Amino acid sequence: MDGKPGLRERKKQRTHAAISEAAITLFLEHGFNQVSVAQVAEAAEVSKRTLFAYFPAKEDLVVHRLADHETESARVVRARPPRTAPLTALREHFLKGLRERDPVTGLNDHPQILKLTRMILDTPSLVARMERFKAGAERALAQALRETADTPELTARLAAVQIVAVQWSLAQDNAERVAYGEPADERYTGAVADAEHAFALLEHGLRHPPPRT
Amino acid sequence: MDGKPGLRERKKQRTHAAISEAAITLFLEHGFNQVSVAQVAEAAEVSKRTLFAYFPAKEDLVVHRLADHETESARVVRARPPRTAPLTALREHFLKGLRERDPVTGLNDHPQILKLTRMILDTPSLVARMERFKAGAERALAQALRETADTPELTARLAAVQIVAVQWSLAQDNAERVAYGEPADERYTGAVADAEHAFALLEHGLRHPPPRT
DNA sequence: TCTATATGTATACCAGGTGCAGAAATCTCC
DNA sequence: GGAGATTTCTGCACCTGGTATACATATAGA
Repeated sequence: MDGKPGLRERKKQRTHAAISEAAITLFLEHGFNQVSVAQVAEAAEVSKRTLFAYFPAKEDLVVHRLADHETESARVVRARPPRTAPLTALREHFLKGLRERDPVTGLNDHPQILKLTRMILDTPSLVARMERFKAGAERALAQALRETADTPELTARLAAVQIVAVQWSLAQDNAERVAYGEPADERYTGAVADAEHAFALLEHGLRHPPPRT
Repeated sequence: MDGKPGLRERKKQRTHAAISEAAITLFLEHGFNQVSVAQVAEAAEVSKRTLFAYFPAKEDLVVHRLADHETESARVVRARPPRTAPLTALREHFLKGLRERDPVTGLNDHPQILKLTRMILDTPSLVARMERFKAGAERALAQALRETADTPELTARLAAVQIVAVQWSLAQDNAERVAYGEPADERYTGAVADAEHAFALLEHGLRHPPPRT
């Protein structure tokens, strides 16, 4: 694709990766609040000022890896097969995530992922930072609904916040259970049932809830 | 009720109020980020250390006044008339809020409220702090649904996050429009229509959306 | 190789927030 | 009303996240 990224560009990527890795390693070892950005900078052999040139805030050292997921739902809606309802595409995608143990569904118990999840859930400032992703996901999804499903402005926004909130809730529930010790494979069946229930609720409304799980 | 709150208690309340008022006044005048907590402490004739004994963080100087609303939806569900669906009670309550221009619906354009709203919306750290209220509201509402409507655990949590997200979205939309210059009285009709639409969406699901606004 | 420019560094600085030791106020009981 | 226990307030030093400034270094492009 790209013939040569250029030395400068390559160095930037390496520095970025080096800082990120040093940060994650230290955070997982000693805890997010127990490690200062100065220590991370030192471990990455970079000045504090440079660190902040790559990551706008300490929290971003952790959550930048999840930045892609911000527009994931929107992309799924845009890329759905013709004549498929957005919600159907989103459900299928979420179920696929569960099957594949995508960390974004909370259903991944690889030790590294698990420790990271726990750390995020236990650190208020990281949780807060994640909430901002939620807001971004809502906006992106609303726009996708407007543009590809011809959904009116208000409906699109309301649908988006509901969908994102529900997906988030499902993932958080899974993550908490798995972080608490339940193996992902054991949780899988329940997670699927819960997801089906949740999407049914979204489709048919709260007045006629589907049969209990 | 309470014979005597005691001098100590009264003084504490006065100090609390003094700090809060000094803070709001200064923030409204110069902006949240332009005023340091040291300045607030000085204006309230209190040491910085004492200020932090009353308010755990700078943001709380602003948002503590909205703390009551955290459990508002839960209270509405608990206090609903017999044989009334939770969602019905919540819709009526929200519509009442609109009629009464309750600031929590975003439909209040008194200059003071307006300025405060604008300040919160324009200050990321304050928005983030508000999100934490949302999480608290979700938990409280889920519990109320479980206890008074016999809703199963998962359904309650999912319903709660949907409801809170939708109410929040409605309020934010109103607040933004009003902050942008639209008079509350002018916005009222539209706000009611939007709210009806939103609650209908919650009741009947996204698959069969009600007619457009 | 030389130069413009992008990137990194060192240092000092600001603001939010906490720990600590002691002063001051309040409460309690006589 | 006063003495001692207890709570609250204060001043100070300190830590950390984040930024500004001014200077050094490395890369790109000719």
